Amino acid sequence: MYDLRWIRDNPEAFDAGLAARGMAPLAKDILARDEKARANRTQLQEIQNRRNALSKQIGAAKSKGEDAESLIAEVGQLKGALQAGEEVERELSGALRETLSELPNQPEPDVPVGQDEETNVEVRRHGEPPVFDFEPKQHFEIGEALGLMDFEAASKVSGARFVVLRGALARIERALAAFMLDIHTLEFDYTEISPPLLVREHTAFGTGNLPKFEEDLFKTTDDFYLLPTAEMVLTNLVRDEVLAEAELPLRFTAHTPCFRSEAGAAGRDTRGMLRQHQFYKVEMVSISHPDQSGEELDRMTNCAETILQRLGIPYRAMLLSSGDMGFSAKRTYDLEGWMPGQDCYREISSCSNCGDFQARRMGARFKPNQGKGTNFVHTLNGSGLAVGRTLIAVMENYQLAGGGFAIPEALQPYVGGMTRIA
RNA sequence: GGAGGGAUGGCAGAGCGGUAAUGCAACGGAUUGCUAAUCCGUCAACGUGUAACAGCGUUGCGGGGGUUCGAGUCCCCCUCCCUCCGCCA
Repeated sequence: MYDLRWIRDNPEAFDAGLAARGMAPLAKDILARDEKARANRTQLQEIQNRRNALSKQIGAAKSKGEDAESLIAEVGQLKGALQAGEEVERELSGALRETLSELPNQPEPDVPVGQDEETNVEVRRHGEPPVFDFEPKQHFEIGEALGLMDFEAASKVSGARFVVLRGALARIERALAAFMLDIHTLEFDYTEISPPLLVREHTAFGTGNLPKFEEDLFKTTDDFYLLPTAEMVLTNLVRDEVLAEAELPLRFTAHTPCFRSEAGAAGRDTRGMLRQHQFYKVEMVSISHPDQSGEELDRMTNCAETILQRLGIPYRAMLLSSGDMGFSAKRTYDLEGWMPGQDCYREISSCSNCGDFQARRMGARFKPNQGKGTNFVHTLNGSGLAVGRTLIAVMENYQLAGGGFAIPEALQPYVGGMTRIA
């Protein structure tokens, strides 16, 4: 959500940001409407001022037992103008707020400008893709052959884009989550949260998932939304709060299922468990001082990279271009894990700095040590990591000639010392 | 599901038709050998104004309507929270 005054002061920057998002300029239109709303507000306030003054006189006159009929008649004449002014105020500022709530965040100045993932920039690469003396398989081939990954069973109960994991594979999925949580909480100062999985509309609005992306969400019959990501609930932990500056940064992590209707993604990645209606994810959220959010994003990205490194999954870090970034982000790094079965890198984490964009929508502020008033915090979120996709990456990168796969050393303590699945 | 109670500034908490008490915290200043204490002010948003302050004004008592010259206060609708009962992992 934008600050109207910022747009007033920086109309060119505002339009440039929209252009980077592939949108037409809007500053002129918005500012014209803003000016109209303000003119009306000023006029309304003058009328209110007069009404208040007259009402005070009426009160004074009546308490002295004097006749106030002429004053009452005078103030009565203001009523029509007053109501009209209030009506216009509601209309104009409501419409303006609606327009602003559907505009994506401004990319940071050095974010590459482009329409889609083609213009993303690789900033790092870690690990060498493994070399196999056989044709590497995709995860679902491995999983199905082992009898531990069952798409048919899932479709019987829930239809397409679900999976049933059995036995050791189910355990490894659980172990991966525990492994990730331990690192974030024990080494990186994140506080583990076990949050609600159903949230209300205002929560989804706060992170920017509503009003524009309702079709991506599952909604219950009594108007709850299922979490599409724990970001939604972790970030909203500071909704309507005024934090002390000394409390910052706050860091939260949670392991939750994520539910996505992915209405627009029909036909993409239909095989396997890469893109499903439900998956587990360990999420990180930081609530940061505005001056520190850039650093915090690097730190968070490093937390996610650490997981990949410990698991020995080769990956590359991409700085997303303006057109590929999410609605609320001003800067995003995607981590793409190497998938030998697909012979390419696939997104396994996404870490974003949203600046004050979400904080404005949620009313999340802090009180600076010096000076008065409050400022909006910055919010960041990142996957650390998507558990389902991490499982896929482990299976494919550690696959063995006989059809099974090895278990990364770092993970073995979490699966009772198992070293391989055959 | 049933019955009650509630929502007021960063927090606590009055106010029951006539300018939003008071306390705590915070910030600025005064005072002070230092700390503490004390005193004064500030302490929400918006509009207007300013180079920036100041100043002036409006709104703000969960949200939206209404009554009234005037609404935190009266009426109607909605949302959320709490307590008790019932059911339940």
